[in-house]
Amino acid sequence: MCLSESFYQRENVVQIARELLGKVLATEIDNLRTSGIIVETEAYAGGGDRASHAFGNRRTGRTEVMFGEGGRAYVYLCYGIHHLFNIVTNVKNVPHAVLIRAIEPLEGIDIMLKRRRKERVLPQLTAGPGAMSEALGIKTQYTGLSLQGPEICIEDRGIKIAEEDIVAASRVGVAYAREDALLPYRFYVKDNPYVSRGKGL
DNA sequence: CAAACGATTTTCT
DNA sequence: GAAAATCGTTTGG
Repeated sequence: MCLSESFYQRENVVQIARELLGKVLATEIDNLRTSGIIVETEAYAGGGDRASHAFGNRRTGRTEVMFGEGGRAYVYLCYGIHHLFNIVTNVKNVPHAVLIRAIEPLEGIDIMLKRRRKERVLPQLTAGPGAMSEALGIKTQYTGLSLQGPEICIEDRGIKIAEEDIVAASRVGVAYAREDALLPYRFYVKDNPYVSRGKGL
């Protein structure tokens, strides 16, 4: 069962990012099922956040989906190569989002290896937002899609991350965001090998 | 219409 | 550790 829209449409995007650790992100794309446990997230707090594409509540064709209701996907192309997957949160006209940066592979590992053109299961299979999206088959064409499935769905399978194993740090790759680059909006599971290597580690 | 720029990953030295 | 790969989005002329 996918997490309900009420989970996403809450006010505190940083809290949501934290709660997403331990949830299972599952996709069913090209009739292939793959999934993994979310181990790393980042919150992007909308109009007041210099690191967000929606800073200053600037609406463009690309960011429009973030101004819609929470519970949908925001997928965009980064560096011309990587498809980065975000979850839109909060209500209409509040452009909050959570970037999913890494998962620990669960189901469909053979499919993920094939999509990533890898032979063996190493952390780099799904560590990092671009790598994770490629493994799950998420592409920019899925932007705006509902997270109620079947293509993309986030489930609570009862996996609990202990409070002391949750680390808060500064976000990766947002040095241009000036003072907002230092905010502790990145969350990851301590000592998990699938957490990406970022500057803030 | 032209140009710069990334919420990154991989490869090579 | 440094640098290339690569292209849609955004901004400026």
